[in-house]
Amino acid sequence: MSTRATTRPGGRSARVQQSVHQAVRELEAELGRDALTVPLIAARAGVTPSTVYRRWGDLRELLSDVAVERLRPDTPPADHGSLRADLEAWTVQFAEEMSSTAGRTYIRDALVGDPEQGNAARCSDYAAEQLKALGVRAAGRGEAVPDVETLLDVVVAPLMYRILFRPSDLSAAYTDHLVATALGRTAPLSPPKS
Amino acid sequence: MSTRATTRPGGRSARVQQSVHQAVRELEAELGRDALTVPLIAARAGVTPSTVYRRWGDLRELLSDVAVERLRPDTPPADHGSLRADLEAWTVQFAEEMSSTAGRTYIRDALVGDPEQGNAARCSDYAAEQLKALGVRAAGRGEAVPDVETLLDVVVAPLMYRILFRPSDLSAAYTDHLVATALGRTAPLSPPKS
DNA sequence: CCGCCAGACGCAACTTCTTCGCGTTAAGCT
DNA sequence: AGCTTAACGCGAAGAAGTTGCGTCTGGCGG
Repeated sequence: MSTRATTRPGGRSARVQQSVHQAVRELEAELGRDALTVPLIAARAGVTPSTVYRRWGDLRELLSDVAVERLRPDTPPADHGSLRADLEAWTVQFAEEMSSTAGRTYIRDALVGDPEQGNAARCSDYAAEQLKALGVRAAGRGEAVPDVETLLDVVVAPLMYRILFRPSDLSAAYTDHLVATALGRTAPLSPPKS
Repeated sequence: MSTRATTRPGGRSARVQQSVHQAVRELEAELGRDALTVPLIAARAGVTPSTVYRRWGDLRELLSDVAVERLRPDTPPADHGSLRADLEAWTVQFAEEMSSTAGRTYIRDALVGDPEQGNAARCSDYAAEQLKALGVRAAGRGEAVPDVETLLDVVVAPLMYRILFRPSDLSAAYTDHLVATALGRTAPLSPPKS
């Protein structure tokens, strides 16, 4: 967990955390996220509400923790033989996952639930790790690889900005444009809108 | 307001909205944002809590509306004689305001309070308007101006991404780097962290 | 200018959530 | 195995959120 220092990671505490997280996922699937309440989750998890309040503080922090887990990539990025192909595929998948209704909700939950922003930083670390893996693989092929910081600035940040602040358009042409820019503007496509 | 269609913009409704917004600002300054509750705000505004709930739905949406108002730029960007100087000054000010504790709180409130994301879009529109004004002025001087979309991608998005997801570093060197990149990489400064 | 209509508000009762103190359980450690 | 203490369960008290109904007022047509 992130919002509190877990001093006792084993035994009952771990079981409680797991059952509560599972209860959140189940109830979210059954009733929708807006219907979630702490007493409801606690009942499903077989726990008293006060336990949830004491461990997580409030519903937002709990949802933030669960959201970060769901945003964690489960597999390393696919290998398509070249940095460009790998980065394009990763960007498309990233954009699709994050711009979906569920993805946007998870991002916003992760962002807002943690006062210390540790969960938000974790989201960024996930993307950085994936990009790092792409870079290492490309370097192994002898390709020149852009800095991870640069990729975050040029690819991830614009995508996230649009997802969070401009719910309108995330076309494939736009993601292609971002990747092309990141790889040294080999494709001179101008920004899509104007 | 954004979250509901205001069918009666005049008279009592307008007074209620104004007094509620003012109560939020006052109580936030006096007690801190975490101490705000709907009954408290309603009492200060001279209104019953049910009125607030009916008009705004819940505390988050109300805070979202207030946050957007506070994020609205009150003055057009200052004129420093050249696009580069204007953009640098604007970016520095933008970064300072948005990365402050209060600024981050307003951004997150604006982001999360409105299910339709209309308030988030408004934030982006504010930045776009400012950048547009810069561009128009530069064009009047005969300067070549980058597209507003490009500026959002290259300057605003990376700043916002760092503010939201990476609470660590927002150095002056970094903002300079972003502006230089936007204006055709006249300054070959590499990203700060690498 | 007057009266009608409808949206918005106040009030109050009700439900649900949230907090807190206290006793109990069980992990971790020696 | 015994001790210490963080973590949990329970229950009560307080606060927040919800809803129905009557009243008020701004907007609109006559």
